[in-house]
Amino acid sequence: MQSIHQLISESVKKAVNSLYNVPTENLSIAIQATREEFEGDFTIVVFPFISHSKKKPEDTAKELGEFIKNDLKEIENYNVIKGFLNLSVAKSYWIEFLKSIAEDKNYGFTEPRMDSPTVMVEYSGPNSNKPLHLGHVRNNLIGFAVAQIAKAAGNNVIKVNIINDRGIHICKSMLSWKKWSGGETPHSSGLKGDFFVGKYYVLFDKHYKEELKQLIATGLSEEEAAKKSTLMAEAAEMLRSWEAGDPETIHLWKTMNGWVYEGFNQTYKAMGVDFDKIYYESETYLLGKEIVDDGLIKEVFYRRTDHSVWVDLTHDGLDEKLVLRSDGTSVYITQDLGTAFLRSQDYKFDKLVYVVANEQEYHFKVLFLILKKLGYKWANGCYHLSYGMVELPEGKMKSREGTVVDADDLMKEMVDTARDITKELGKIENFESAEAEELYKTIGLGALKYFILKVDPKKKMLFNPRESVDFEGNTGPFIQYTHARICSLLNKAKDLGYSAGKNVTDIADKEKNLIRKIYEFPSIIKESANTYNPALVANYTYDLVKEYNGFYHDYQVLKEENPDVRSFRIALSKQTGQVIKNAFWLLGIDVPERM
RNA sequence: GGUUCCGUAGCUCAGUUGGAUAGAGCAACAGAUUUCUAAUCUGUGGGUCAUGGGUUCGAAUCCCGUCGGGACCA
Repeated sequence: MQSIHQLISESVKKAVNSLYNVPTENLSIAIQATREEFEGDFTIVVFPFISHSKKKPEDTAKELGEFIKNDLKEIENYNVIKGFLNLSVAKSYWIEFLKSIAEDKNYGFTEPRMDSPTVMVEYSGPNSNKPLHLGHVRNNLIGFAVAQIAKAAGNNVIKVNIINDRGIHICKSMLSWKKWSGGETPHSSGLKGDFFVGKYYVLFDKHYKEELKQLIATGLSEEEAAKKSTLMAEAAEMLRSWEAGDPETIHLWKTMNGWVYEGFNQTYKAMGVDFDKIYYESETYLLGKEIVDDGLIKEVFYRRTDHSVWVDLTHDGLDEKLVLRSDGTSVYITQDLGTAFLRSQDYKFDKLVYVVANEQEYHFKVLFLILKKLGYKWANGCYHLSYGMVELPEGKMKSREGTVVDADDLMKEMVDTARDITKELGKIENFESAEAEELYKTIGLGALKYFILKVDPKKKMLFNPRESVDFEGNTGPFIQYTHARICSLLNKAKDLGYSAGKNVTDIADKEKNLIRKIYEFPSIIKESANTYNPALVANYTYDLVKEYNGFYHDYQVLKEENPDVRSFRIALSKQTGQVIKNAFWLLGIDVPERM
């Protein structure tokens, strides 16, 4: 079925061409939704045409309206207010439209083909020395949703993670464990692996600070003390022995990272996110050094007298940037060059989206620029999806002040809240206990995910752990509830032997508005995919649900006596439920059938 | 010092490539349930879109300055 947008757009062009003799080649027509207080479905702003028509806006609008009404059988009426031409779409169009999508469970989704673009989405990017926190939660949710939406927009999608598993920070945890654990393991202590290792990282810091304090007490400056620290020297020594491939060090490193990954996997599973491939920086940093060598040959980089390697980006409005230290060790960007290159070898991607917080904007500017200078064609497809930080009421999370919100704790609290509220409402007394637990998880995580995803990723957002996330109003559970209500309705319809037909010719405004909203879904997905903004899908779903609830309140479905009207409303409800489900699937949020 | 992002109701956020009288939720208050799930619906109050200029038929949106906040680069 041809979209009404396309029909209107073509008709306007035809009108402008035949009335005012204007070529339609580069004419872009803005079709917007008519505001609630005016009659009509879509509005054309005619101001851009008055230079061609040489007439008053009102007269121009009337001429266009008359032309379009005669041209399109789908437009049954129009009205003009100032320079705005409001078009009313025939209800028969909306009824036909609903009919055309009624059996489509994948409504809104475009199936990727073999030759569709390949989009790689990198997200999460944890360090292997501490558990995931609130910042990772936003990252993971955005990354997963962006991937889902890209898939639904018809791309082949590869989800990848990058784990920062090497460097001095890892060695600190390793040294700490070696010195003070007495051989304790996650298993023996009953601690989740990532928290276990995180504990030793913190312990290192504690001992290190202690050591500094003592050194400063002997009269040294802070700087001198840091240089004299034996703990730091030991950690540095451990890093050297790791780089040299010392078997004992490697073994410890593998063991401890293994514990951390076990913990991460539990968290990812609970969160409902996953990856097609995981990259480790330990596997790419050497490749990065090779790329630096290559860049020296290509004269993209240059070597200073102290043997450090740099790139001069001053002509691009940036600074000079270090890509390899004087002692030959790699910096962050060295590894990132290696990782990017390895990915281009592994997959022929058209787009590589990095989901990384906005504090690294400069870093990615530099990275992409270097990749381009090195002559990699795929570098043009690299994009930094720079999302804003999550802030607490007292500001940024700081591990030193113990304000870090752990991902595991947060999810648990949300599920607990969901359990409390659900029990209080007392609607699921006949649930099996496993079924009930599943529901609490669905609702609690739904609340958390929606809360985070409804905000534009680019913007920083505030998270107040004390005023935990709401379950009413513009929230995940509100939307889930609407879905559950629709399911309940459809079940009852089935029991009564009613089916979803559509033999109506006239429908109420609220019904039409609801179909119109459903009609928007595919274009929302495209927009959301193009702008890497899951919030568009989230806010759309909320609008849709509000529209449905208004309809649900005002009209009876099962008790409607006219069987045609009744079956139409069942069909309308069914399709609304399907869109809610599909939209939330894009966000990685489950919808319950009962709640 | 340089680069960059942001500033919309008491709070949290929407606001499509510039379009009509700037919208939701929360919080506050007032209502709706013999009726398909009230985690719902309806209504009321609440705004110098930080601020001053500019661009034009028209600016929360684009440009410049100022103030305030964040991030990054040395």
